[in-house]
Amino acid sequence: MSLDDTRTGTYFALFNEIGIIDQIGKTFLEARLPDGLIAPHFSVLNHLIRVKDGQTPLKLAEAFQVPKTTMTHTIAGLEKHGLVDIRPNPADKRSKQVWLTPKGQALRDETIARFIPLFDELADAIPPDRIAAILPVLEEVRKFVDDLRDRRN
Amino acid sequence: MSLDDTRTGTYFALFNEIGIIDQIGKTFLEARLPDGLIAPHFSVLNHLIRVKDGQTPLKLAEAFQVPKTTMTHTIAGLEKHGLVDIRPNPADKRSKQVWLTPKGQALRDETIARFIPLFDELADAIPPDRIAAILPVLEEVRKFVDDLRDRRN
DNA sequence: ACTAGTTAGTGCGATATCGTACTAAACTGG
DNA sequence: CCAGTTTAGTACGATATCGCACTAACTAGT
Repeated sequence: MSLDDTRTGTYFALFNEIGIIDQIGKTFLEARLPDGLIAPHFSVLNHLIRVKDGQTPLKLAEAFQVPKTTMTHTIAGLEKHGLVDIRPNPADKRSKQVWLTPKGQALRDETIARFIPLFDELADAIPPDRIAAILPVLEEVRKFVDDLRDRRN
Repeated sequence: MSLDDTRTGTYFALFNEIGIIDQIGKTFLEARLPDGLIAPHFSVLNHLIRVKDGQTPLKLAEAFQVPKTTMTHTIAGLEKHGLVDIRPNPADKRSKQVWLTPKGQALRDETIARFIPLFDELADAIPPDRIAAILPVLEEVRKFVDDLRDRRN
């Protein structure tokens, strides 16, 4: 059977571990967010800071590999909480731009700060350099599936 | 700012890569599933084969770190498609057991088979041994967050 | 064997996710 | 320019996810 094939088993094991870690990670994150905000809200805030703000909703949808309808909804939630401003895109009247508010900036920083105690514990068990060592491989995997997804899927 | 702290940045980068890979992985998986079935359905089927079937819904909810109401819903979907049987648990009248049907077995195998062409390509870019090399670290991370989640979160 | 507390599952309502179909704006080739 | 096509976003309906509250069954301590 296919999973007895070592190669298939290895790749499936990778996606399996990733799925569980992602699920628990979301739980941790949401425990550190105010009521009414969930993981995708934070992810977008964080992305706007890490990359840059003023991006269009479609760009964001692509960055997170979610349908654009989902991103519309997520952004609307952020706006409702005053964490982003949505402004018309001067370069394209069909389009919009998503800008961070100071409140959005602050919330992202506070949320990260709330992770410090957890990372203290994690650092004892698995030091950052061991994580840093596997990050390049994960990045390669991410890029590979990302490219593949654009072509077919 | 906190992300300029290397340690925090490294851990966040890990969860960031994992989030994106998981998202795309789900897309690939759902493209290989029949209409009406989504990633969680497959994950449960696969778990029942990898670990063992006859497990209770609560066990499954814990294994996937989802609320039990969510698992009830997922299992109901599997049953509706004839992929599992839900039977009373003889050892506990409150409880149930989830058993695979031959159809469920077959669907899981077919779905895995549909990944072979993708894995062929992936193997050219990132051979399985490089994945195997990082799996132990991911397992450690998974176990760590899993344990942590049980205590507080 | 009785009460108090815990556990397994479900019903229900709120919100999230996503596919389909639509509108308006932008692009493209002639 | 202008007709056909593509693109950005939204409206809407279907399903998924999840928290809360509830019932029935089990467990502990006495």
